[in-house]
Amino acid sequence: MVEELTIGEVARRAGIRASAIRYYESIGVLPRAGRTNGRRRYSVAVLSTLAIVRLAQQAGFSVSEIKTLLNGFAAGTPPPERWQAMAGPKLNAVEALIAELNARKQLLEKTLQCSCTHLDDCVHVATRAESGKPAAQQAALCAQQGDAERYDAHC
Amino acid sequence: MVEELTIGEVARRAGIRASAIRYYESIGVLPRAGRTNGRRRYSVAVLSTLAIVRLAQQAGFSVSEIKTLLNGFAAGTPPPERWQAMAGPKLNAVEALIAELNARKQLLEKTLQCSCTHLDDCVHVATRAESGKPAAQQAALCAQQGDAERYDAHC
DNA sequence: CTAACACTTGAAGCGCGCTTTAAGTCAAGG
DNA sequence: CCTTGACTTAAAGCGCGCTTCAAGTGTTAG
Repeated sequence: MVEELTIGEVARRAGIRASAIRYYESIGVLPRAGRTNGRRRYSVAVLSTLAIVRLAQQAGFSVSEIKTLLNGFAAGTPPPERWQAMAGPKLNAVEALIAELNARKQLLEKTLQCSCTHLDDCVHVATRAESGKPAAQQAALCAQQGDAERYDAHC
Repeated sequence: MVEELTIGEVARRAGIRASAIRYYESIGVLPRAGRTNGRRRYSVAVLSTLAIVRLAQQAGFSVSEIKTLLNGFAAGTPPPERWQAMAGPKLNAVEALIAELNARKQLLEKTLQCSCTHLDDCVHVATRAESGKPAAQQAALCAQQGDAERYDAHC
């Protein structure tokens, strides 16, 4: 007799809530579980699937993408083929996000060097380091319309 | 007579929707605008404020944080003090996010090297490169319970 | 005067990834 | 038998940053 698990046991073993498991079933990430007297019954195999789900989440996939990864390919499609299809574009997206976060970081560092006297002067930094312009015109946090003295002193 | 703008003109000049301006007013990011016959009237100064809003958004601040930045300090608190208070913690958060994205990226790269025959075997990579363990046990995408031959060959 | 259009308000909607709630069923222990 | 607790379902709620809707008022051109 194969060992069967209740949803609560699966949840405890997988470290997630039972409600999440029901949610995964409802949206098709997990196949509909068999029931005994209305209660879901799982084999231990579901734990591997849930581990894949977690792995994919850590890799940045949405639940809908995870659904595709698990169930969106012709049955028997080998994992390498699935990962190639899914991870390539995701990798580009992650790299773009990292670039954006680095820009964000630089912007924050610039604000920490601000010495404007009015908030409205802090606008000049908003020109997001668009390359091609002379450095002197984009290094500053203070606006150009501020008086020259303040501009020269701080920016 | 000072030049006054309708909400539509402000929206066009600032490159945002009028609905966003109303939203900012409703949550206190912008002060309540004066009205003429019920219609909002703005001075050009609001454009600077909206530029600050956009700058802060690019820096990763939420609208509620932007509200604090603009209106949450004692009137007259100079910008440098405001930025110090707001940007420091945000910088830490951004750095943490970047670290997380780098982990995500590494995970994606690992999946691209997968040569498992069953998805359930791809779990081993989920051990998020926890340092301290022998490299051979965490380099693989394939699970340990897979047969030894496959493990040796691909992982 | 009338049509067309910008504006006003409050409230609801969206996408995401679940969680929570409500109302009920089933199982095990005493 | 009764209580306790884990389970079932469908539906609503949450947080974010607006957008969209509905129903009405104001403004302007012809």
